[in-house]
Formats: sequence, C-alpha cells, structure tokens
Amino acid sequence: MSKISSKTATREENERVILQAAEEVFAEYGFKGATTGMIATRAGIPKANLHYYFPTKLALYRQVVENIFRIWLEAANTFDDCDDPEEALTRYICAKMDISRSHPMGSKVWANEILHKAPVIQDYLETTLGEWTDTRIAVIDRWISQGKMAPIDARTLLYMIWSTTQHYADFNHQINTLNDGMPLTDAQFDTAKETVVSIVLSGVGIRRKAKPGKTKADGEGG
Amino acid sequence: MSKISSKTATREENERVILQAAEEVFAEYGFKGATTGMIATRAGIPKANLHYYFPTKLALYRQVVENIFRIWLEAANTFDDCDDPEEALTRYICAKMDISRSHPMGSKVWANEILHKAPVIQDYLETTLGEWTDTRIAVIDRWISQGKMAPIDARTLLYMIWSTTQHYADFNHQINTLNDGMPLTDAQFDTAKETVVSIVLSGVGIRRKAKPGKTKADGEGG
DNA sequence: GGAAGACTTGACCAAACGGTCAAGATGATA
DNA sequence: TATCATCTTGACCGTTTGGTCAAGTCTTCC
Repeated sequence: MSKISSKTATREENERVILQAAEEVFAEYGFKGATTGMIATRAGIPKANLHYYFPTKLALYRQVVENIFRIWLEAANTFDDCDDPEEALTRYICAKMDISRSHPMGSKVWANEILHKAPVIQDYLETTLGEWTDTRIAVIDRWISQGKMAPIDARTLLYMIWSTTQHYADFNHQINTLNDGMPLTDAQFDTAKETVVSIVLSGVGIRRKAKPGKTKADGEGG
Repeated sequence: MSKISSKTATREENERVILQAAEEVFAEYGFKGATTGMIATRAGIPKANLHYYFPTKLALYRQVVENIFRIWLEAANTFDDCDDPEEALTRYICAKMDISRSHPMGSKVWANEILHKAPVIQDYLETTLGEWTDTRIAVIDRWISQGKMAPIDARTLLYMIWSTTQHYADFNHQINTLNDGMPLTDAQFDTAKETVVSIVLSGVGIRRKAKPGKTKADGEGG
C-alpha cells in the first residue's frame, strides 16, 4: 500500500499545484493567451513535466473548468435550503458574492468561456445549467403565485443576481481601479453585499424581516 | 478635389471594413486569440493589405477599443438628461440595455480587457471612467439626501446596473443557450428591460409614476 | 544490490503567427 | 504617354508555442 499511496501522493500533489497555477493563468490571460510555459513556471516545474501530467493544454483547461463548475453547483444549492424567498435569495446572493471574493479566478475562466462562445463547456450550459435554471424559475414562480413576492420575470431576476455577483469577480480589476487602485476592504465588500441584497429584495417586493445590520447570513466562515 | 476625396474615400472605406471585422473577431476570440489573418479574411482582403492600413495588431486593437469607449460615453450621458431619479435611471438602464442588444461586440471587447487586467485601457479607467463615476455617485447621493430614493450605496447601484445590462451582451451566448439556442425575441428582450427597470427602481425605493406598460421610454429608435 | 516503474528535464521540432518586402496594379494629372 | 502617389498582394522571415523524446533520477520492493 505504501507503494501505491506514495505514487498517488506525488501525482496528486503535482496535479494540484499545476491546476492551481493553470486556473490563475487561464483566468488572467484566457485560453489562447495562456501558455503552458507560463503555467509551468508559476507551478515551479519545467514545461515538459507539466505535459507529463496533462498531455495537452486543452485537457488541462478542461480539468480547470470542471473544477470550477463543481464549485458553482455547490453554491447553487444554497438556493434550495429553505422555502422562504427572503432567506433563500439572501443566502444565494451572499454565497455567490462570497465565491466572487474568495474564488475570483474560477468566475473569470467561466466568463472567458462564455465570451468566446463556450467552446469547452457548451454541454454544461445545455444540460446541467439549463435544468438548474428551469427548476429555480419554477420555485420563484411558485413564490410569486403564493403572493410572497412581486410578479417579476424570474429568469431576468436570476440573470441580475448572476451578473451582479459575478461582476465582483470578473470585473474586480475595474472595481479596484475605481477604488483608488486598492482592493475592496472587508467593510466595503460587506456594504456591497448588503446593498445588493437590499436592492434585490426590495426590488422583488419582499419586506425584510431580519435586521439588515448583519450581512454575513451564515455564509462560509472564511 | 476628386483626387483627395478619392484617396481618402478608399482609405476610409477600407479602414471602416477592417475595424468592423476586427471588432467582431476581437470580441469573439480576445486579443491573443484573434489573428490578423482572421480579421483580414473577414474583411475580405489579404493580410498584408490589413497591415498597410494598421501597422500592428495592437494599433488596430487600440482603435477598436477607442471607438467602443466613445459609444459608451454617449450612452453614459443619458444619465444626465434630467434630475428626476426615476426618469434618469430608467433612461440610463434602457440605453445600456439597447446598446447591449445593438452593439454587443463592443461590450465583449471591453469585458475581455477588464478580465485581462486592462492592458490597453487602464488610462481610461483611471481618468475618464473614474471621473464619470464619481460625479454620478454625487448625483445619486444628492437624490438620497433629498429623500427621492432610499439610502443605498450609490457605487454598488451603478455596478449593479452596469453588470446587469452588460450581461445581455457579454453573456448573450449563455442567455441564448438557456433560451433553447435562440436569440431573445424583441418581446423577451422588452420583458427583460422592463424587469430590470422595475427591480432597480423598486429596489432603491422609487415608486414609479409612469405606467410600466410601455418600456421603451424614449430610447433610440433602432 | 538490482530490477522495475514512476517521475524529471533539457533539447528539440513542426506549425502558426505577426510583420516585412519588393514587385506590381490602379488611377489622377499634365 | 509619362509621372507620381496610393493601394494591393504573394512570398517570405524570425519568433513563439504546443507538444515530443530520450536520457536521466528517484523510490520501492525483492
């Protein structure tokens, strides 16, 4: 067993380091702009070694994208934790904002994919994302028919939440530049989060029960 | 005069065709992903001819980005046409939505730039965009202090509007895929526009005077 | 020790790409 | 027709880049 575990340990550690470097480089330069040499350098290994673990640039890219999509799906499930629109929307928005802050690279890779017509993730869009979206639209429509929120177009609401929250990842360079070149402080980010939640909830006609003082909901600790 | 006009006419026409092709190709493939060969082919000329008019790929890209920024600024001015927050926000949102529909390539090129840390437009961000943003935040804050809208964070509101409206350009591939692969119809797009306006206005505590039936406001006819 | 397999790496290659160049086409003027 | 300037274009070049390869090293197990 020590043989197998040792072998796998080396491989797993190297793949982890390479994937981390790849995510950063793909996020910053896009698929074409990134070079395997850059990724290898950031991972601290020679380029030939990278190709030992990932035969082609595209295979490496696919792996990065799949990891990102898995994280995205986990956040998406926060939407389903309860049947109260105020709490569900608040949790979902906070979860997506937190991911944009803690994991901006993934969002950028995703944005790049869509911008370039999704050459790699088209099947995800058509299947998993499509199904997820349809079921959540049904949930929102039910809330509307129950009089729990105003009769707005559910799909547009989802797109607003996606775009607004992901903006803090995809456009963080612009946000930082407009913030005197500094990243948002925790306080600034909390203000943004609270503002987005507030505008969306008021926007769909939900009067908030909870005091808006604490924004963190029960999102991930850190 | 015919000499000069003929000379300039040829050059102007060719530059126009090249810039149009370049905007499309840069939008779809990014700066690195685009090749001068692809742009030349789309423009219907040999690559060497393209380099006769634009000496380098970067010079061509700069010209494309500058054109886009000019259009963006024109839309930005719709914000200032009046001092009533309902009308100003409605007009601005509708103008940005219309641009996303009629001119999605420009938005995509912009998004690509920001995603890649704005290697070309950093100065625009720091100067023109920064000043524009600051003055409009001041306007919104004044509306708030006058009690015309709820006390929300103005900067976050602007970012919400930018991200939501630009989402319909930058992510139109995802939107189309989630719409059974079809582009949004005019009716669907009007619904989206109306929903965004409605959520934002309600979200910032503005009760609408105008009937929400007609969405078009008085935005550009096209 | 030594055989076997996993891992490492410098050197190399073919393709693609940005950009150049020189030769020619076109068109206005005199 | 001759001249001049602008425009057009196929062929070409140096560099970059994704990927290969063969010659190693390191680890494990007998």
